[in-house]
Amino acid sequence: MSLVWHSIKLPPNEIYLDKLLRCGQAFRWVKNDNIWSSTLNNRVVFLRQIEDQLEYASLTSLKENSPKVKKLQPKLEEEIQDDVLGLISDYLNLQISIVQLYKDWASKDAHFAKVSAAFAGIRMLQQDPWETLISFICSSNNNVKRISKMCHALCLEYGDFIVEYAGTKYYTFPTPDQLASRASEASLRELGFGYRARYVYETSKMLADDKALFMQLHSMRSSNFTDEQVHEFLLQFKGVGPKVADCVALMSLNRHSLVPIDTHVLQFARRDYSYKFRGRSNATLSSAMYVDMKRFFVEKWGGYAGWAHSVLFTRDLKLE
DNA sequence: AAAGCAAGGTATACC
DNA sequence: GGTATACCTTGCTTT
Repeated sequence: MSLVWHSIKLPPNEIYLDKLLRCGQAFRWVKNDNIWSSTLNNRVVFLRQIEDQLEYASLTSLKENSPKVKKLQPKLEEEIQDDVLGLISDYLNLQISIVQLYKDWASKDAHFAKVSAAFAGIRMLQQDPWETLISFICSSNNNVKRISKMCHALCLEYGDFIVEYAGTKYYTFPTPDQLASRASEASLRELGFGYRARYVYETSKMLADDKALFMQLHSMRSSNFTDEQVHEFLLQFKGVGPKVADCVALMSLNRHSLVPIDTHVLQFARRDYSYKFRGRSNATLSSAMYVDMKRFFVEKWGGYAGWAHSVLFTRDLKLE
């Protein structure tokens, strides 16, 4: 089984995989032999960059690629590849150019102008809302390494096997039904989820038991809802507070201006922007201060403040 | 080698 | 409205 590569012309300052796929937006991308891979829906996606080319390939289960299906629909293979391009374009948000956004942020913000050059190509992914919700419930008081480990464990234990390639077995991210029926709080604790086991299980159960709620979660991408409505909607899930709600809204529900305030943002707001809340430097982050700091960055960066935040967040992570 | 500590916070109990 | 505390685990840093 060999990969069939396709190419998109896209310079590294529009997308830089080596940082983007490790900067804590998504937790299931792995790099092997210079190729990044993960699964989207029930498909394995491979990505690599060579100069100005972003290349992609994909594999899926034999079931979908069966000779019977191919025979009935000769064009299927081509159509599948079109789908893959669409899938990847959506996931990577390729309809939005970040080069112009970087210039815009740099013109408004001297600090951004000074430090962003070394962090070019950090864009916002548009991920699956359900996976993003669970992933960021796992992120509380946690680190990227363990969050990744937990997300992989969910797929391995409760997802479906897709295909094996180059010695790696790929699994889907489990659906709410799968998680609610196959997992339990106890089994999740055994997998090392700690106190987040209950949150993950209860959120799965809520969405498995209420299909309308699951549909509603996905419908939150619609511009019919305000950022505030999306934020409030997400707070109903166990283990979701203001920060996680903003992450899910920004990274999976098109809420480009939301800036999730976490320990890193708190740090660089004070260190690099002399941010002070009502003239005082409070030690802990109150809800009033949370809201105020979000407003501070939206006023500074504008409608894509959440995207700008991701650049500085990546810088603060100190990858490598 | 053992202890200490921080890691993309949230829920809960109190004032 | 606002602030203090417990909470699981892991990997890295400090003794």
